[in-house]
Amino acid sequence: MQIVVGDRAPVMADVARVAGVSQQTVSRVLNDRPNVRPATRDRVMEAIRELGYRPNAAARTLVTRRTRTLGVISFNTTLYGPASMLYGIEQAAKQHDYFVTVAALAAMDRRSVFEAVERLRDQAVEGIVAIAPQTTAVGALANMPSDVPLVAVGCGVHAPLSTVAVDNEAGAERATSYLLDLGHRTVHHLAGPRTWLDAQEREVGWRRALTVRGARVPEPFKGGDWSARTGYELGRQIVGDADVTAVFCANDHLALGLIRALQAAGRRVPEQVSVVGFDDIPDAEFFGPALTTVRQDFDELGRRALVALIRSIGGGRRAGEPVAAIDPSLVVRASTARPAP
Amino acid sequence: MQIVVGDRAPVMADVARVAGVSQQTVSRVLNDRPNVRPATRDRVMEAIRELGYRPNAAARTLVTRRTRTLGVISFNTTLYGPASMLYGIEQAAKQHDYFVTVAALAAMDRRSVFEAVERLRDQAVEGIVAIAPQTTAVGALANMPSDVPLVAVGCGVHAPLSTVAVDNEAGAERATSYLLDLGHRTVHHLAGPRTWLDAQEREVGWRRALTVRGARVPEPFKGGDWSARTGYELGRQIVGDADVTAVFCANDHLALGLIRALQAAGRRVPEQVSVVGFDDIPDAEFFGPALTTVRQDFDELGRRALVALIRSIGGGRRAGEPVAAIDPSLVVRASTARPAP
DNA sequence: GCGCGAAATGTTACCGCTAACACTGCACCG
DNA sequence: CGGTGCAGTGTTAGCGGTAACATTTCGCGC
Repeated sequence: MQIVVGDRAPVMADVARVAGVSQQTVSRVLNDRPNVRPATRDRVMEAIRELGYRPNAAARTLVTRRTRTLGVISFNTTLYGPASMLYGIEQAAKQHDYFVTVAALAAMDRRSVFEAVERLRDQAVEGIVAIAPQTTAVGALANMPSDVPLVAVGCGVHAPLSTVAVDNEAGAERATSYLLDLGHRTVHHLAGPRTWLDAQEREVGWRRALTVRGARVPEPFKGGDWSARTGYELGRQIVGDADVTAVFCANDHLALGLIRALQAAGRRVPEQVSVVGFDDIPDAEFFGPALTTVRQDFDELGRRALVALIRSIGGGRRAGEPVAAIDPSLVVRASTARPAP
Repeated sequence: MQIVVGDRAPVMADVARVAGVSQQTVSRVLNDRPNVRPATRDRVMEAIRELGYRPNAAARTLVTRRTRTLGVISFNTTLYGPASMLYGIEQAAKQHDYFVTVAALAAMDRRSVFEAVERLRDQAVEGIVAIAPQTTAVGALANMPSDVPLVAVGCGVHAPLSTVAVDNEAGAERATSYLLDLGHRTVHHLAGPRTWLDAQEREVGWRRALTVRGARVPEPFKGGDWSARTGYELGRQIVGDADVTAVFCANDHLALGLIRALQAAGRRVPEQVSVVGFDDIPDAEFFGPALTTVRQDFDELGRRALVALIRSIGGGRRAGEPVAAIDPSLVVRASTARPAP
């Protein structure tokens, strides 16, 4: 029930008048300050309700210098991972009473990153979460002269920034070891775009697992993006090679494309070739065959990033923060099996 | 290069002092007002650069009463559709020089919707885009007493709100007709959650296509969500029925689950059963078999919603706006074929 | 009944910006 | 050569809050 006083939304002074107190007392009530008599507080609350009063955020920000707003920079919110992180971030922000504004990157170059940060700073965000797992973006962010606290999420534990990330290397190592355990002599790798830190780290993990076990390290197949299409195209190179009995893919979409390419060429999964993905997107369980993959909890990742950011706003620190790595788990399904004898 | 004057970020007065003009002249330069001599403008610009001055958004908002901020309410940004729309919205907002803040819904009930709107109003957004295609959400939004312009996107052309949507009925009708054209006697339907308008409209379109062609209208299979898992579970009911030769699914994920269930039961797709999806998610082409589906351009949807909203902010109108429906197209791939003779 | 300190409330001065109006100086006019 | 008009600039008064300080009210001991 909003009663408009004189054609304009009610302000604190209106509330004060109705409640018969000073403006300052209204402010005290609104901010839960002590030294307000309960009876007075009640009168003020009543007046607020009666008038449908709503504090003016801009005025408050002007004097307190706090916007309670955080920015999220994201390259492609369309991907399952980034979208989930955004969701987790927003959830956590709500709990901590922050607003979230998003800035999508037009492209992945330095300039776009710079512009996005500028855009957010124009809006006076108190901190920024970057969902920007590409090396170029990370580099740009790290070199950004800015007094705004910044946390990068899901972009590799080795970034020169405060980061919250899944331990990609551990996940990749686990997946690769699992395939070796099944009896495969070696494991091939269908890599993600080399500009993404996650892709790089997964490759490192894969390579290490092979090295540790003394297996041959074949040349990885490198894709330009994370899509099923790319998986399919690289898969067509792979099908020719009868040597390949196990492939660790940098994500689930690539794995899907690969499986399709293998099947199109008459190679059976997992009987002739085992395939492992990464991410555990909701569909992965229903690929044909159900995909063995490395699960990461994007939601949790987003939440943790936000908590880290808020802590850093309080503390005022920035780069070089301790890194929080979440340990991913291997989910074994039907796309992997012992190699044919 | 930010030079801090006396420990505080520079303000307009600092710029004025450095440029040797009044504060008002600085304001004029910043807002592209006429009647400033070019030489003066240059001096001011130089001072701005020198000081690293950045206008204070809160102060400006306080006096202009404009936040240049739009709110987006979204239930589950994790789904491909909503995530893409959000992306499109942000792109368009950037072009129109608006900020976008998001409010994810905790649950899909009236209260959550109400809270999200309140949250956005607290932040003084100038308009709201709701990506909330559920009937309950639409109902809640339509009844929300609020002076903030609101546009709902992707939530069915029949909503009592300004909407921008894909013509679900037309898409469903097209898919169903196509299957009938192939020679199927009838087409079964794997429906989406009945609380979503999109699901309802797709069912209506399917039903109409059958009716128009005089085909039998079988009872649709109804799912509780849009996931592949649900598609799989409903699929297990379907596999028993040898009568089923063609199924139109309310989205691609359901179709994936269904295909898996069919194949698990030894029924071949498309030889024994044809399957059609809806959305054309990027993976759809690489399902086994590649999925015939109805493509909708989520990105474009988001963009159009934003443009509609901005127009409505300018005009000041609200509900009952003309509806903009985008026509979806059928993409024929390998999951559909003539029925076995 | 009075003085005293703490609790409750009011007053005043900004926060950084823009709108409205006031003031310059100069070209142009009769 | 004094008015007139207008481009260019400065001055003043808020926008709606909060912080800091000033003031009043109240409970309580003597």
